[in-house]
Amino acid sequence: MQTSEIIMQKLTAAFYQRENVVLIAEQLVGKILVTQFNGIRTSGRIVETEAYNGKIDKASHAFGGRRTKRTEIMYAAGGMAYVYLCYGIHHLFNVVTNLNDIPHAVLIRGIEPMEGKEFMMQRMNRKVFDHTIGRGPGNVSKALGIFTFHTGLSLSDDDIFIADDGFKIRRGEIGISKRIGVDYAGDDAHLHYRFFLKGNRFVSGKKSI
DNA sequence: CTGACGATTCACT
DNA sequence: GTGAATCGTCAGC
Repeated sequence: MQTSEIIMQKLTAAFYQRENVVLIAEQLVGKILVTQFNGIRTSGRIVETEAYNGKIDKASHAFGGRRTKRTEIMYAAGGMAYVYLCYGIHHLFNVVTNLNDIPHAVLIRGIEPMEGKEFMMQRMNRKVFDHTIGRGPGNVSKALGIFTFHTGLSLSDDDIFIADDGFKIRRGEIGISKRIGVDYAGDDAHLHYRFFLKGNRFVSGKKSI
């Protein structure tokens, strides 16, 4: 049998360079995140995202306009990859959004694997495929082979990009909640900046109905 | 130079 | 539910 070709339209810079990062985070749910490294292609449907609203968001690395070597890429024009190391172990993948000097970003927290599941299993050192492959931001990067040295790549190129395959989400099928793991952010910890596909197995958290 | 700490995950009780 | 793993980043001295 032959694998049927998936028709995908790569998202354009204009998609990422819009003003409303929360809207972009919501619209990224259902899109496909693709990596192609050394001829190995892996992809998955985005099922969970979080918006980080730049300078005014206490949960953002760029809160208060902070610029460091690590966060500098957040100030680039939308459509770049921001990958950073968390807890010394996990490489978390974000998409930079908005225009130059406005450090918005969307964290990809969950994907439902599509192409190259066997490579994802290799990368995660698993013998059987299960719902933990792609669930949680650390596992997204691990499954797709994304590391901190990929930070700064443009999603207009072919190494990492996000595409639309025409997948439609029905009304009411997207869940909204506060973000995970940002309790340090005071009031901003309560903002409903997290979006997920209701009932999907690859959404992190306890019960993500 | 030093120390504190994470946009997490996993194993274990 | 609790705690360990593990290291680059960043603020402060």
